[in-house]
Amino acid sequence: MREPRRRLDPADRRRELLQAAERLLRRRADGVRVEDVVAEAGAAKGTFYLYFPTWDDLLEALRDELFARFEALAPEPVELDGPVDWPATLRRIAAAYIRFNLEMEGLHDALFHSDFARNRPVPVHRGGPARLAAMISAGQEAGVFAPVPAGLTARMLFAAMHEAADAVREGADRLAVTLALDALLHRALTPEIDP
Amino acid sequence: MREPRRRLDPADRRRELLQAAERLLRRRADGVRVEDVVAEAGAAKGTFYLYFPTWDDLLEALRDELFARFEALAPEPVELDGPVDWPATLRRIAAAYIRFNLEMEGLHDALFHSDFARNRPVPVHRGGPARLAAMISAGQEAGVFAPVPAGLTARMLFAAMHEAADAVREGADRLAVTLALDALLHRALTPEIDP
Amino acid sequence: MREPRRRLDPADRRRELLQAAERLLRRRADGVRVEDVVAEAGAAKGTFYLYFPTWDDLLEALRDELFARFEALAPEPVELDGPVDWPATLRRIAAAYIRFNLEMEGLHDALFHSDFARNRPVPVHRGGPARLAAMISAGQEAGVFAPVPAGLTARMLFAAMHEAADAVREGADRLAVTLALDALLHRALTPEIDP
Amino acid sequence: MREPRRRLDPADRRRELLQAAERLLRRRADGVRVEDVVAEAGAAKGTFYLYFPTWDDLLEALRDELFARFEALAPEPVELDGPVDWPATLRRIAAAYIRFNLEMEGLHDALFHSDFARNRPVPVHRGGPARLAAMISAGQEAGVFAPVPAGLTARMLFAAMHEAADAVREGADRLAVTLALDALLHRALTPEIDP
DNA sequence: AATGAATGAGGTTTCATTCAT
DNA sequence: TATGAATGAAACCTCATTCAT
Repeated sequence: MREPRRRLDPADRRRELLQAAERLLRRRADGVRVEDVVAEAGAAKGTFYLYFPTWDDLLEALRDELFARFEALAPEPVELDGPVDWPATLRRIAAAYIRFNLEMEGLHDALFHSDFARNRPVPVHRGGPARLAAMISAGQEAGVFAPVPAGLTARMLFAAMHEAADAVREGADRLAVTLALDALLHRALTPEIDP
Repeated sequence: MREPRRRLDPADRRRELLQAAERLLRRRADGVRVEDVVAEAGAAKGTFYLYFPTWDDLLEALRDELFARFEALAPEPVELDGPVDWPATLRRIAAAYIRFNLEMEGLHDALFHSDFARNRPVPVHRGGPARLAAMISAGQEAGVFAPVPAGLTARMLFAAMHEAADAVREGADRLAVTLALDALLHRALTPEIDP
Repeated sequence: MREPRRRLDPADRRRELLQAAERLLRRRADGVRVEDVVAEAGAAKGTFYLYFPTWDDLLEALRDELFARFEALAPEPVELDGPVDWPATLRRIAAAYIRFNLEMEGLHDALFHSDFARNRPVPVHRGGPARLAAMISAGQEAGVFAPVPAGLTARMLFAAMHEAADAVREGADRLAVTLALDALLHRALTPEIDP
Repeated sequence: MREPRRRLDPADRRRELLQAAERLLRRRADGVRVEDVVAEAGAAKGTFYLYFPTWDDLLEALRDELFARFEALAPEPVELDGPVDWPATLRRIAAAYIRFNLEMEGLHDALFHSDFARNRPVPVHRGGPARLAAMISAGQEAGVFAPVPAGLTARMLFAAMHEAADAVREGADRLAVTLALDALLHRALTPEIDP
């Protein structure tokens, strides 16, 4: 009658829990409980804590995985034949970011607009700002971006991108938002202006 | 043993509760409970619910008050003698915003990086983005700002200002942040760039 | 703006409170609060307690009044010309009781099927059982009722009447219930049976 | 300092909670709280809600159990050798009912004269009236009871039994009450009366 | 006699986390 | 490694009653 205890490879079990949590959090950012996750994953409550010390650790693992997925999806450009077109790359990344952000559904709020987000800030080396800063620096070295402070500017522009995605999520026209964001990124970094 | 009952004018009692909550939330954004607030305010638990149906209603009242205070502190410019210098006004507001934001201490996180912030979004007509949009439009009419979309750009720039303040809060050098923000605002709006 | 304090003759004020409570309790037996009553009566909360030491005292006053009304509505028969027809009187009273009971609406549950009913039992001299006992005794003296113990029998028969009314309230056919009750009353008291 | 956690089979834990509640409610029908029950049962508050969604669900479980106990104590008669003596059976059940009722102590009020009793009426198929109706029908088929309406009469007679028990509880002489009840039951059902 | 702000005990319920098995 | 019963700290909210005015 009762399911026998399912012995799994730890890595598999962990993945099942993460996937279960992701499925549920996509549907609703709020009100997903440990109990729901283990039910969805076909595990027992205590098992959860063998893999994640706390609920927030699960969220952190989920966030890490999403960052990894985004990096795979929008990889750093490499100079294969000829130099990189940094402004175009930036536009491409911005569009990819918005798309990715929207595809997250409830996950987005759970991970980025929640008490969790406050209690576990994204480590500086991960996440969008760091990548953006690297791109800005690269573009500056290539002479296509103005000499603004790369770290701080990246951070502010990333916040702007995030906000742009939120605007679309709240119903703003996606094309208009993308254009406005592209304009902002262009203006923020173009060298054709007196400092 | 028992404190005598303090009968106050409702407006006073409400203010005392708000002030008590503000004091506690400044110290720690997290873990302040109704019980703590009434203890701090010298009131009984039931009294709280006479003035605020739920905890989030208290936070909302607090947020409203902060907006009002900021508006008093950084009022809209008026054309007294001669036209307004919109770019300078913008810089002034940005600096005021960062200062104000930092002075909020724990309140900032409790009101703007929390589940509350998600569940009770700032009404569009209140808050920074709306004011910023109005300023951008005014500057555009005066011909000193580029014809970027005012609403979306305001929203993104406000996010950038917010992020700038967070950066200072996390230890970034305040002057550097202010300069980077000013540069961003300038570049985002200056008409000296071809679209 | 504010209603001035309405000074009333104490008896009037008390009556207004009682009537307000009756109105509300008819609508819903449950969940009527002191606050609702004073609002309905146009009085202040504290005023309630000038007239009724506790909520249960209000209910008791209401119950007393209902008893009085029932007694006025179905008065004891008097021997005007010729002897009283006790069995017919009993049937009449039973029908009147059911009618009255149904007309009470929510009051019935509030007064007779509630914690109040348990905490404040009807004083023995008031209420149905006492009157029923008097009628049974009178009928016994007139030789038309069997020599059953009047007090206990009255108590049990009154419970039966009450239950009959509840049955109608719950949807049983009123005529059928009345007939069944009449039969029970008749059989319980008729002398045409060996003891 | 802290008691070690007692892990029980759910059925056992549930039984312990029910027994603890029964013990307390026997002593006093009023003012027993979830907290009292878990203290008496040596469990934590949250444990209560693992087994009973609300306080009333506990009372309902208790009531179910009491019905079951009464049914075990006063089982339906079966025709072993010769026909059942229905009038005698009825007297036996009535006496058993009164005894059982008295043994309940505070439980009786908590379960049958309370807001709970109103909010969770006894399901028609359980409880005394249904059994009584079945007995009356059986006796009618055997020709030993008069052709009164079985369902309604059962309901009224059960109310009378209940009232008889209450009378004893309030101090009436138990023998006198039993005799008066037996007389009522006899008269209500005997065929020796013309309809 | 009247007001209505204040009280605080009470009860409900939820869930992340622990731990005995 | 796995289980799932048990825990208990919160948080929520209600409302009869009190009492300063």
